[in-house]
Amino acid sequence: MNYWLLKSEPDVFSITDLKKRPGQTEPWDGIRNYQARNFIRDDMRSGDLAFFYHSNCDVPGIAGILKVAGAARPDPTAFDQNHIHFDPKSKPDSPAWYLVEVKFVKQFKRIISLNELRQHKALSNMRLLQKGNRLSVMPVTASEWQYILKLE
DNA sequence: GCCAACGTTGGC
DNA sequence: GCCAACGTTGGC
Repeated sequence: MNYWLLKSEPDVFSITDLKKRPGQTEPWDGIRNYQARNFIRDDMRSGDLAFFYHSNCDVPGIAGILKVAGAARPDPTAFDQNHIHFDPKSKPDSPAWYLVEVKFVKQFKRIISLNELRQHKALSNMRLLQKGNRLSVMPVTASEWQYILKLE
């Protein structure tokens, strides 16, 4: 079992949006970064858990938990000329970009803010908190995961 | 809206 | 292969 952190801008897609989706599942599409792609394609397994992180908003932070609900598959939005995430580099016979289906697990009663996470020395090595970090898909260690769960 | 950090692109 | 220019991310 691996743990992850997935970022999304809540104005675009929030944990509340995921909760309201039919079946509470959604394809996590639009990832266009190779490091993030490699995590999704090569390391994510169905059943893995991830923090749902709200970025680029009033209070950035962890909003809840989701579950990886299937194996990685090519991101179809990359093939669609009319889609905002269209990328001519990606072809159906040699896809550049991948996605996984995600399923809602829980919404935290409050946002565990980025600012709060920074207060905890136990989390100082967390990838999210490193300077210049911009990855939208990143691993979380088991100890970081357990520690953050207790903060809710 | 600003801007630091970082990834990508493309000329050479 | 180098690197300047450019675009994007995302906190503030």
